[in-house]
Amino acid sequence: MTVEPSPRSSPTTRQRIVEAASRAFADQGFAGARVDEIARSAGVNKALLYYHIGNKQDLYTAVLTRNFDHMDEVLTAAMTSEGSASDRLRAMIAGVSRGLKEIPDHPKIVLREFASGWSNLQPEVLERLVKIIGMVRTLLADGVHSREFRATDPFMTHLTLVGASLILNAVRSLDDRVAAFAQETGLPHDSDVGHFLADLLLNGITARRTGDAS
Amino acid sequence: MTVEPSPRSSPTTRQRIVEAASRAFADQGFAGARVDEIARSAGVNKALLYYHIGNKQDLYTAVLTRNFDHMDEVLTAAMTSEGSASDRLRAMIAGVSRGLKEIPDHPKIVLREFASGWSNLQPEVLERLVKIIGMVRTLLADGVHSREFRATDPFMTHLTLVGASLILNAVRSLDDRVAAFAQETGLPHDSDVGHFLADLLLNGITARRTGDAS
DNA sequence: TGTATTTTACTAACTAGTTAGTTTAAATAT
DNA sequence: ATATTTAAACTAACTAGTTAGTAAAATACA
Repeated sequence: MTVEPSPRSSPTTRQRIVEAASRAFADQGFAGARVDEIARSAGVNKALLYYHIGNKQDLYTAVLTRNFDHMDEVLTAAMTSEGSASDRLRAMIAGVSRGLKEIPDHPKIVLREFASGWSNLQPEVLERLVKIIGMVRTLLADGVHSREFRATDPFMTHLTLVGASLILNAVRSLDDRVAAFAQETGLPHDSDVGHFLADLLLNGITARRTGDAS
Repeated sequence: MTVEPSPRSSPTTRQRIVEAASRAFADQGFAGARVDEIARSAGVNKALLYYHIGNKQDLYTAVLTRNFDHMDEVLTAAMTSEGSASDRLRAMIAGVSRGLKEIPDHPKIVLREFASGWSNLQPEVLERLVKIIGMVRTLLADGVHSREFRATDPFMTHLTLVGASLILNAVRSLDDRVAAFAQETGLPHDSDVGHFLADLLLNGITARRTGDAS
């Protein structure tokens, strides 16, 4: 009767729910997202959502962990690639851009998290955040050590990169709307966001002048 | 809904309401903010809030226009100051940092707006946005014309500056919390955010190498 | 083997609480 | 007198979470 055989608690159902939730949380925020609507757009009964996941907060955590895991994969790949620190930073920025393009909900959700001060940070999410922050810090330190980068504040540098990436990639999904009030401007599309940012940031971070950015 | 809001009335009351609303919208978002709570924390009766302003959406628009007006003042001052394009850009970044420090709600609200795609953009707000975008674009064009800046995409450059400023200044109000999981890092404080960003961005944008950041 | 029982996946309907916005009736300034 | 302000009750719609039950698959067990 059922087309798909469900081995251990059909994974597709849970996945569909989390995916629908991701979209809803990105577009409406935690408070604005409606559980009924998430269930509806996932094509499942609301009670089933509670059966599989728990409450709204758990659903939100599930979305965040899924999305951060995806970013982690991309970043780890860039981090462990061959090349100089500059090369790897370039790969990382390109990876972020590609990763955010694959989960267009992620930048929006993270922007909202920055707005609300990460006030409901579950351990699962915190763990992933710490790992990512550590990777970026290590990469920056590598670059400073090899004299490729200036010794900028690593956390602020990271935040600058994050902020720019998030905004540029969040805006990317607004193409038409933004075009209305920024007419002739070529909008950030596909990979040129990564290109642009890597170029700007690397230029800003590269050791060349004695100007200090404490 | 039938009678237009009274023209002058007592300014302090309206101000107190808008201020309380700004804090609420920043911390909870539009959907999460509670009108009862806004009225309570403004020290006025809820009916008075509706008497003075209108509905929740009108209240939100009032907050945005007030905050953007403040940023506009700061930016205009920097824009019309004496000096090279680099000097003025530096003044602008410092101004943004100072302005956002004076209205700590603003970066949070704007971050949320980027997340929701500015989907409820009232004309009053749009008008102010367009003016600010125009100013930054003009300044960047000036710098390119005087050979101080490379010819980067003005909109993406603006978004990078905005994104970095918003995140860095939004995080500033989280000092304690962030310090917990980013221990030894000196957190962005006061004016060093402006300093840091100006240095990084100016280094990134300054004409020096033939690398193109289209 | 075939039958009983537990587990998993799922549903329609409901509940208890919340929230934006209104109304009424009165008090206080100006 | 007119504009401003309060208090409190009210409602209509909405919303997170629950309940009680069904159908089928997995497992036990005879």
